[in-house]
Amino acid sequence: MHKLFNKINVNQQNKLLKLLESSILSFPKNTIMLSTVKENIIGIILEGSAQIIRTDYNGNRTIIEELEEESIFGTVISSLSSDECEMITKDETKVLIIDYDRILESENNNYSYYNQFIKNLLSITNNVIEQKNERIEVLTKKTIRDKLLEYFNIYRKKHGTKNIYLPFSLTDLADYLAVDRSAMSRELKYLKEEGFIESKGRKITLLYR
Amino acid sequence: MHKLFNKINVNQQNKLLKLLESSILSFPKNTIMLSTVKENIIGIILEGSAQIIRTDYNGNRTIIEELEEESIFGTVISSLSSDECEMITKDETKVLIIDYDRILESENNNYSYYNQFIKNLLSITNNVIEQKNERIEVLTKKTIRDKLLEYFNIYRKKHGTKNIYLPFSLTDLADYLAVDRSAMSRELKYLKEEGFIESKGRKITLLYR
DNA sequence: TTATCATTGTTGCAATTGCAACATTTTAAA
DNA sequence: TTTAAAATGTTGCAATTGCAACAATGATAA
Repeated sequence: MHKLFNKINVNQQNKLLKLLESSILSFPKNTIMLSTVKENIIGIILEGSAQIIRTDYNGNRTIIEELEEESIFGTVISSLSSDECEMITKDETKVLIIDYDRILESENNNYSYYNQFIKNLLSITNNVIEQKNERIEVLTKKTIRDKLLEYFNIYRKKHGTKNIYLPFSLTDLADYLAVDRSAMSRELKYLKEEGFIESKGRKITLLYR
Repeated sequence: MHKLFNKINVNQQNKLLKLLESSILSFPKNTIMLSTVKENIIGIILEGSAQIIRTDYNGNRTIIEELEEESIFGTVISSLSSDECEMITKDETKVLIIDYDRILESENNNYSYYNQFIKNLLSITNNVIEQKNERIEVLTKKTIRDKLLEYFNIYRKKHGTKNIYLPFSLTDLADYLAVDRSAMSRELKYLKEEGFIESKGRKITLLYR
């Protein structure tokens, strides 16, 4: 059961979803959902995974969000760029869509499951902020090397291991760090040569500290 | 009245603050509050302003958060970096401090003002995410020029004017963009020479589109 | 299996940036 | 008001990075 429905039983869940006029949609792999990103909604990945990708006028691709199972996304949570954004499913993906405007309507205040839902949403939202902070943390480092090392350190702190298995491709990592892929590749090579890491493809082992 | 107490009357507010064991503290200008950033709290700037600043092992200063009146901050919302973080008041500042662990305790579910408070907090939290997204938007641009232009565009979209008055110093802007100050200064000069902007100090006028 | 496409790895070179050092201007404090 | 401190502006130079072009490897579908 999804964190969003923590302490809300199935019966209440159904009432809640009706109350919020929400719907569950399924998409096949590699579906592009442009409209979904633009409407004023909150979405939750119930099953599968997806990415939100921005392409600016220079054609630079940037991954705005990496959405796994349980991830939350939507207008309020994603970026409101002037550039083109699109959401692409990476697997067959089941998504819960909730109209954001309905969520804060105060007519619902009397339903205990509604109040619990808001609390759950707050909790999840705080996790989103933590993720954003991590990315900002990484992006504010000035050199590619420092960006990589900060990314590694955060990973290690979270997973408690020096053996990193990237959750996405190196190409995507370069996008996440907002650096040129080949320049990043070169920096990884230097880090290897200087004995800081071992790496092959998505597998990276930290040899320091 | 602060957005956080939207639809909560003064009488209820007092009950609420007691319920959450929260306190209102006042700090003089230029006070450094190290502990505040580290404890598991949510703070709201009721009056005044402050900055959360990170200094990494190279001595690079980065502004993590620019806190104005009504801004929210705290462990969950700010970054959990390995580097040193400190919060510095820019004016005489009044801060509401709430123990975060208390906020989601479910014993309080029966109080309507408590539920309203959670809703208000959710709403504010979403604004925080929007700000984070804006910064990420800017930081993912690859050149200083593109970072500046993206920053200007966001400002224009928000304020609806081509006349920009920076909310902080140019030095701080460089930190916000995570670029070298003098390099940014040079880029601003080029933008002026090429007729894209006029600028003097914190005043910048967009001449394009 | 084979063909096709995506990802990864490599490198020279030009463009951008950070750094350092300093002059000038603005702001804040005594 | 005077003085000190902070912010802004400028520039040469070296380091870092992006870009382009290509080879090698790995994954996916016919």
